[in-house]
Amino acid sequence: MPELPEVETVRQTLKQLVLNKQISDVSVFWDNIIKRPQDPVEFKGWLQGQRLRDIDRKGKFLIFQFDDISLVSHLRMEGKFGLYDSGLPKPKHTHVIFHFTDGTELRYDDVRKFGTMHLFEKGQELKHKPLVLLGPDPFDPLFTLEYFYEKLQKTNRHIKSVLLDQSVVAGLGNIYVDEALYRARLHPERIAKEITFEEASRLKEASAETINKAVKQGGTTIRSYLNGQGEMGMFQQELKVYGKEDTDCTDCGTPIVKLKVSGRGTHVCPHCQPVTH
DNA sequence: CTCAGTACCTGGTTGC
DNA sequence: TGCAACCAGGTACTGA
Repeated sequence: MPELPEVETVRQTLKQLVLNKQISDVSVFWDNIIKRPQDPVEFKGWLQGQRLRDIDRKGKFLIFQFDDISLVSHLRMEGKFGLYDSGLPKPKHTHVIFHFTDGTELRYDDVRKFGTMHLFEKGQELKHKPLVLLGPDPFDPLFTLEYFYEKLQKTNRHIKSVLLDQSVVAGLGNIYVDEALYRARLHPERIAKEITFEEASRLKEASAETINKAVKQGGTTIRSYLNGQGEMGMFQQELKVYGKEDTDCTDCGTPIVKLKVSGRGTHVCPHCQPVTH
């Protein structure tokens, strides 16, 4: 499911639904999702009795702020949170349930079981993996052109691979990287250190604008992803290249092409995004 | 150190 | 229709 705009939509929705609820118990059905503390029994012990005070986000991570504990959660490819009445039968792909004292429960569902959860003492989460490894969000004032250009100058990787690197800029995934590169008129296989200052500037602005617009639209819905309230994002209407292979570029009419870059399906307009500049 | 490839999982789609 | 191969919005780890 999730890149930054989808995670932000989940954050806002979930905040309306579960703020101030108190955990009575936690059930864990797939231990590998729990990364810290590693023992699920200990994990449960840390959370019992805690009341949810806020939900933050950094990059693609949700940060649930409880009284004394922070829960850092990554949804990876297919993780979803949803609020339900307790006592219903456990669906096949529910792997963690947070039971609240008011008779509701927050379920974590994840078909592929790739998601992760880390607990920290409150205020410690930014000092440890995984959050400490993250670069700034695309619209963060710390994401400056000077910072970005220097990162690009230092690597031989394809530009797409650098944009996907969460330690450079946090929150872009396969959809928004393809969309940002299209909007900046850059081919995903351009070598990062050969990107000019002017091109880096275009790409930085395109990344922030694409993400900002997607956040406003509630993210992108692909297949059947629904957010915590069952609402769908609308940004898919704005997609120019992602999933548009064999359709005509809206700017020049050339058919969009799908290729593989950095091991990921990648969508480009061969006319608007030439390999050489 | 950098970076491409692989592992982690399940299920839907494609193509023979 | 049957079934194997491939693909999926992500990232951690391995070893060249």
